[in-house]
Amino acid sequence: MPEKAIDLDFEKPLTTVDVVIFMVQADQLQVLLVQRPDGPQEPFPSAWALPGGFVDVAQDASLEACARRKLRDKTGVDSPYLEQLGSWGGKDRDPRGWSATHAYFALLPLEALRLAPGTETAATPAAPARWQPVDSVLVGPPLAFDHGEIFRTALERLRAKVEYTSLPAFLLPEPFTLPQLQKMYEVVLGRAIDKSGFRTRALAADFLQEDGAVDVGAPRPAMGYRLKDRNKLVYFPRTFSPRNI
Amino acid sequence: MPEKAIDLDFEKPLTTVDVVIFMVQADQLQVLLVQRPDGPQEPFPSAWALPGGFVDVAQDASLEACARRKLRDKTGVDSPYLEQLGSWGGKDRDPRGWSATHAYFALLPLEALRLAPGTETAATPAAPARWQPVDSVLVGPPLAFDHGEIFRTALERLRAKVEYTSLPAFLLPEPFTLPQLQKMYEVVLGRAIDKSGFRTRALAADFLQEDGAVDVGAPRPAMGYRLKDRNKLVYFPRTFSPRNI
DNA sequence: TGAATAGTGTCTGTAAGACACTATACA
DNA sequence: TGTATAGTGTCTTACAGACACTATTCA
Repeated sequence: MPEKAIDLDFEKPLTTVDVVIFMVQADQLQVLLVQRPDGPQEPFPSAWALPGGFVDVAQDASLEACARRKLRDKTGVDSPYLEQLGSWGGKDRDPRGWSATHAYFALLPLEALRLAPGTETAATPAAPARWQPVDSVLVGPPLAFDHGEIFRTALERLRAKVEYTSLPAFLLPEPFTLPQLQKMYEVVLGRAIDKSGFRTRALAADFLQEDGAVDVGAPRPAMGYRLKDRNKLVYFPRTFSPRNI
Repeated sequence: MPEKAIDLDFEKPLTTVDVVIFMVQADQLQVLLVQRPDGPQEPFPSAWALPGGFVDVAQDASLEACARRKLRDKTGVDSPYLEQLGSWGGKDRDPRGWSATHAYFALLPLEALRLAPGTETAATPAAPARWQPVDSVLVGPPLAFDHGEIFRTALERLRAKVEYTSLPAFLLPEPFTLPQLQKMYEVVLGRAIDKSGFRTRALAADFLQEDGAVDVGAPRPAMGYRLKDRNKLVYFPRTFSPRNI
């Protein structure tokens, strides 16, 4: 825009995007963390943080595109479930100045990572990354910036939505079986779910289509399913909750 | 991210905050709009837009503080219901450059405005403001920037949450009666609700406390209620929806 | 008294929770 | 055959929806 920016010559906040990336491995919900660099000028040197960073106005067409780029850089995976979580901004959250971050949360199936370049050899080799079980993050040392709060908000949102949506399907590669899907619900929620009720609900919600029998090594093979619409999140009429809430 | 502290003088996106402010008047859900200035350098001259503007890093301690300031400037009201809606950012949404806005939505009781300075005489007298019924905004001329999309998202979120939360209570001054509260639900949802079911639900949700009879001019006075906790949104176990969803 | 609004009781359908049951594969 | 997992049937309970009913005030 060839426009005189006189009005726009005030101090602008720093703008970042952070992504809370979840995955299930070994029956545990895990989150991806990266380690901050160690330089003397760096904020929170060596602390663990959510993957993310500054918006690149030359490279990113939109906030979501920026989030996808950071996800790709860290995991090598291209199009998982990605949802905006919220934004956090203020004068004190980053020692380098007034900053605002746009936070996203993403779900990945473990198998996607097996096929993709390992996280250690991704586009930013200087930043060590690791998966960590969410419960250990909750009780571990604080994350950099306000990333602890962002992470807890993401976890809360994930667990809340799992009660009444098809979200956990995005934690599995297709095709998957109903017992596998139920397992994802149970891992995220941290409690067992009745099999019969789960099946009735999942099938009634009409977001799955059969895809032939799958033998997962269990004594009896199970029916495989795919999502009818990989881009749509389906809402259930009620939650899985016991009797209270 | 490997950038050094001295490396922060890259191009930063513009950062704004916009607020979608709802109110019910004359049995209609209304939204507050302001008119863009008319200068030759102005984006979307004379178009209607959501109230908002640039974050002032000297004045605003946080994004939410910034939203509260803009709300106060436009309505004279201080602490209504305020919730973050999401953020929109990209290279094309503002002709002045790459920009990201943090959107909030707010609910106000009509009476709050009667006591406050009128919107026309508020801190920004140069910007005409008006309340407009949401349905007419939906079919009217497009709003400035991507404010049409932001507004539609806010309306959708409001209507969705009204199905299963105590949100409409924030559209009323206290104390209010159950028939008044039911009316707010009906206005926002755009359909009638069964009286008996509504009362059972509202009282069972345990977010109201009695506050003596109120005579609203109806033949028979009704019980007045206040929120037990003015800062808490209460979730119902199921929605008001008929039989589908 | 009637009119108008506030507030209650009762029946029904839906779907979740609990849990016992049957079905199918492999060793 | 037994065993492990897949998948089904059935009973109960909670609660929303529908709607008819009673209660209280004022003109």
